[in-house]
Amino acid sequence: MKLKLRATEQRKVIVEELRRLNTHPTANELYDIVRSKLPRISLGTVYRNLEILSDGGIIKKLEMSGSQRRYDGDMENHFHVRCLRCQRVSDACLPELQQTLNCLKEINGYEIVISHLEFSGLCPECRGSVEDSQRDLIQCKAVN
Amino acid sequence: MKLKLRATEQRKVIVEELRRLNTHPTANELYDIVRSKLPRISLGTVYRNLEILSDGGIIKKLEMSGSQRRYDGDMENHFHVRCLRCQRVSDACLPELQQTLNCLKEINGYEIVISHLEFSGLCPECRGSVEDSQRDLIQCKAVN
DNA sequence: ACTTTTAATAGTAACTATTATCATTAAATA
DNA sequence: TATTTAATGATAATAGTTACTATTAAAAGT
Repeated sequence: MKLKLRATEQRKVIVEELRRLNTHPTANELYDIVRSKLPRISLGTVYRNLEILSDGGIIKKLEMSGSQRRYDGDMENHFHVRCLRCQRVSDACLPELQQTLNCLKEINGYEIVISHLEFSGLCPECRGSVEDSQRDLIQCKAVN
Repeated sequence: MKLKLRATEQRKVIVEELRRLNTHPTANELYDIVRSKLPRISLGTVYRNLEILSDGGIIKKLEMSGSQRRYDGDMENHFHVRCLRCQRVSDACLPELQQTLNCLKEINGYEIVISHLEFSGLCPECRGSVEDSQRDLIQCKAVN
């Protein structure tokens, strides 16, 4: 009894737009984008579908610690870097690390199912524009 | 002009209890525990102090992705493992990995400030008691 | 094609974790 | 002791997310 997902217009547009973007949008951001194609879609529908689609392995849910949930249409294995200033999320490709983590199957008696590695820092744009004083604050904030 | 924190009774008990525990409690869990010593303390005070104390580098804030915030009185460098079934959080000591991550100072033009590695899986207790069918669901849930 | 069954939708209310506000209290300093 | 400042308890507000419900649309059965 495999679950049957209907290919509704809403669902199709959500996946389509998510795949087209490389910005790892939040549910709300995606809602705004999808609304330009389907003006009557509701936020609840976006949330519901993002949940169903990620449960079904069609898209990826990114739960970055201490920040809003984001979604990714790219199912290839990769890490993410978040900018502590502008909150943008980019891809980070580090195959050796990925390999190391994949091999870690047990820690302290725990059976490891997922290892989630995330990086935060300053993106190229913010790096340039951040004052030294601000830099201290950002790093301070980050360490907590 | 260094900030001056008063050693109030509330603050002292919060740190004391957090240091005593190795369970990485949520604000609410800690609130319940602290209330047995200070029955009139308010949840807001607990939240406020946890924030101030982690800003001040006295305790650690754990923002595990997709789950409630937790706090740790142990300031030594270490990772954490979360049980996907009972949500318990334990320490994971992996010095080589820690070392590797500390060396990663730049990715894709980002200046890396923090690398946050977290593991999720099944704790020793849950490992034993989880049925195979449930195991599939847990892993499925986890992969998203 | 028509009926029945089931899934999905829009709209909205509810919920949970966390922050902010504010009048009052307590601690530190003068 | 008086004054200043920080912290508190109580509560309201917020943000992100989930749940509910009546309605609509798709699929399956006849």
